[in-house]
Amino acid sequence: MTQLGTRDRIVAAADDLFYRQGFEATSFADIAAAVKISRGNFYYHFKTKDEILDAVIEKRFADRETMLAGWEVEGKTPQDRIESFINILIKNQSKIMLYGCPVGTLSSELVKLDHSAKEGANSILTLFRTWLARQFSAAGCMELSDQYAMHVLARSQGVATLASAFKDEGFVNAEVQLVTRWVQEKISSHASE
Amino acid sequence: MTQLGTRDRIVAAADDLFYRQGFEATSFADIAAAVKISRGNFYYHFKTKDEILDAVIEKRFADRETMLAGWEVEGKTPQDRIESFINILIKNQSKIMLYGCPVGTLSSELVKLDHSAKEGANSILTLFRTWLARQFSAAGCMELSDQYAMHVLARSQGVATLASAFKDEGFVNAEVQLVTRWVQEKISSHASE
DNA sequence: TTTTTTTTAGGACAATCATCCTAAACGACG
DNA sequence: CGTCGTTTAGGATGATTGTCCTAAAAAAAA
Repeated sequence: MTQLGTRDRIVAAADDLFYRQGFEATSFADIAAAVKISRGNFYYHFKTKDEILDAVIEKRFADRETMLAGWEVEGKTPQDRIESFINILIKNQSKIMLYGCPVGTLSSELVKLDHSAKEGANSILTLFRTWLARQFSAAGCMELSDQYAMHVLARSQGVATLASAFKDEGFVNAEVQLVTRWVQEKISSHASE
Repeated sequence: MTQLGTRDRIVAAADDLFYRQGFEATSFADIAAAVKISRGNFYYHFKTKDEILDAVIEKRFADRETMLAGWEVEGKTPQDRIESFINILIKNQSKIMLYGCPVGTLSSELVKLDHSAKEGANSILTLFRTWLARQFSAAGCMELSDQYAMHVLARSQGVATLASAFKDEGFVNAEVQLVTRWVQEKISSHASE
């Protein structure tokens, strides 16, 4: 049971708050209060708000990387792995219905703020994109792999957006099933060629 | 050539700034500067920032209503009308690649801020949803109409989100074509029953 | 122990925010 | 012309923001 360092606790709290409230709407004081440390201590670890954002993005990137790597181990077929990805929408359903997709909403926000960290946020989407494309590629989808990856990513983002707006559980379940079936069709059609 | 009133000019400027920068990131001063009036004059027309937001949402709602009504006139078949909807992604492509979908991003932001106006923002999405469902219904899709409407809406939102992140024109065009084809298939399959 | 480095606390700072106020300018109408 | 309601300008306010500083506490090294 290793005690988490102060820096890590700050990043974890910021990660959570940026997700639930957004980056712009979260203040130094908010994070400090969540971690229960003084603003001064805060400044010792992070000189600017942008530095925290960078750290949060790094953490999110690393978290997703290990998540994807895990599926690469447990998922036997590329199709299984892609389905694991789609099923995030089910696994995190309650949170997504409250705050949307952490990756997509942060990316949207930073694009609007024209923030220098927007490329970093987008890199997580790119991580998903290339990972999905690799799975489709392994499933024999050839030069269409990247297009399929973008398609799955887009539909996931769309479902997350409407889930947070309408908070309709049935809708999320139905769409997940549709995307899953779409993937099955594409992969099997490529296999039969 | 009627001179637009000050109030309308404020709402128009706020509409634009909320879209490009987001609601939270846009200040009274920003809007006042865009309209070239003093903050005092501003306060004469709107007592709080929330009042401007309400006005902007009302305007956006009305704008979309007339847009949909226009398609109802010029579009001969329900399918034509639904395609008009999907083609917003093409028509506003350059703006969407810069700032995403005005309706979806505002909704996402207000949900995170847990802002009292979030229901108003969502009502624009509901406007789209019911309009699309009505078209599917007219095309004979019966009890599946609402589900289809949500599907088209979700995919449009997803495309807009990824468009602003990746700024890939080809991706938008390809996805628009896919959604259009999906609509065609669904409608024709229902017509043949 | 003493010394040195790392970590923490909390106040001070200027800037910016939404909001509010007063008074001047304007326009319609007598 | 003068009067009155509408519209405008711009300063004042108090709260909050991100940032910075200094000094005390804690930990590590000597």
